[in-house]
Amino acid sequence: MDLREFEYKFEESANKKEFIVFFCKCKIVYSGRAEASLGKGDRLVGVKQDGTIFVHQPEGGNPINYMKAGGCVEIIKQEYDILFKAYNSSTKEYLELEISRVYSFMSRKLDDGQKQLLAGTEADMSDMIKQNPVLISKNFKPLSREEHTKFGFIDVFGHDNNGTLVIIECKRYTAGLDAVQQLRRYVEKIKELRGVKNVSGIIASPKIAPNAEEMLKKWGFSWKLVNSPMRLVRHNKNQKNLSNY
Amino acid sequence: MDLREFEYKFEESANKKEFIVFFCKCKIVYSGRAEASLGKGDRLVGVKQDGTIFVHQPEGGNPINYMKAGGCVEIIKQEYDILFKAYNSSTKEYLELEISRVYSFMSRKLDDGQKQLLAGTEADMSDMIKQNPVLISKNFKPLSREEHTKFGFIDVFGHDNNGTLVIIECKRYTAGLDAVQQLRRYVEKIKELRGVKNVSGIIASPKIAPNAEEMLKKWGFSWKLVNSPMRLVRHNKNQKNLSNY
DNA sequence: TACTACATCTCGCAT
DNA sequence: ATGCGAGGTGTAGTA
Repeated sequence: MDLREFEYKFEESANKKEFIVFFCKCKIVYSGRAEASLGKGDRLVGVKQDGTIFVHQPEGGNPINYMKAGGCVEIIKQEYDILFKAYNSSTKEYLELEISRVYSFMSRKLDDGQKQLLAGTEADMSDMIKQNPVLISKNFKPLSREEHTKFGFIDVFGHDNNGTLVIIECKRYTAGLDAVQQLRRYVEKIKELRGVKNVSGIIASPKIAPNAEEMLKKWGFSWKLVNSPMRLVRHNKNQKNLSNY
Repeated sequence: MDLREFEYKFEESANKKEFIVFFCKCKIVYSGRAEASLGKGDRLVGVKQDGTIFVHQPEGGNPINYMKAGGCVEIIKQEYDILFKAYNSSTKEYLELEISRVYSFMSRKLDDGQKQLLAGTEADMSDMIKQNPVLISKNFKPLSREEHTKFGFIDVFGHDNNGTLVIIECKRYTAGLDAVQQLRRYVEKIKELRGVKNVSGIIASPKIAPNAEEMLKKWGFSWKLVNSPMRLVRHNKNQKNLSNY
């Protein structure tokens, strides 16, 4: 596509605040939270209706470059290329594309008021434990869930038969060292705030890393195998239908 | 665009392993690591040359749905819509788009062998400190950097005038509780492994959160203000040139 | 493959 | 605005 034609189309679509995407060959420089540069190659560039920008290489999951909404974009036709400049004054980020060729272009005003519904998160997991405390032990009595305190938030909080306070940290996947330290911090804080000596710390997760388990034991905590809820519901349900894959 | 025409174009482009993008109206269901659903709305759908899939809503930074490379895609023409099914058997993830309209479509084989060069990361910061230990103190003698050990990796490791071991944890931005706990873990491990009582722990970052600082002091560690390298190079350089923004 | 920690992480929530 | 933690986190590096 002729660069002048691209310039015209881009300006027109940008003025209408349409979602713009185009394939192009370009060189990229980013400066802001870090300094990045990328040599000449073919990419997909997108400019969303709110000003969000993303650049995708032909392979790989994440955009290689991006800018959050809130900046401004300017394109400048030069003799042999087009400069695409994006600048966000509040975050002091700068993205520049030196576009030498544009292969395809399309744009459209998209209308979408939907928000994604999500199930199977860590919040669902702590909810499940609160509803079914026997998943932890038959002596566990939950009191609260997702409790925000000034030093962090505790996934599930309760006590056992003897009145000993119990703090549970949930992880949807393998619990690592970070999870143990999180638990440790909460337990220490609760001990301090409530002036009690015995507080049980439990990690509830489908799995725990060996080093994490070692550290857990060292600190007198324990681990309970709990699978995260909703895993593979659709997969199992559609197993036979997808036999063609 | 007619759905039959879309079906044909998609199949053709997919067979040629081109990068495909299209605007459409669709409903989405995801099942795998969680369960997600999204009602009908306009979106941009992309299918990369390696099979990566992403779906963008007209606003917001991240794709609302995606699949990593490694799965397979199938499209099925139904009476009033098109089913777009993606399935990854290794991760047991499933993504389904019920496409009721396709507005625009484009595809192309993209050629890009470039990799991004990045500066200003945490690794660069620890490197800077190793090169300029005076950033920490005039008594600090660095020994190693980014040292991987079996219990974790230490950003900068060294000692002071008195031979006391020093462990430095770098953060490019505000250091939080997690950073303090990381440091704490390393210090404890080093004490244990080397059988020494005094090991200094230092956080090097441009900023530290109040709670984090409190915890730091409680554990006898300290904080040193160190700015991350390479920040705003382009911003400062182009400040005058970008006065038009 | 599993584990660890960084990321231009992003995002939401609570203070 | 800042702090804090989750994320369908992704990604790289190492054992």
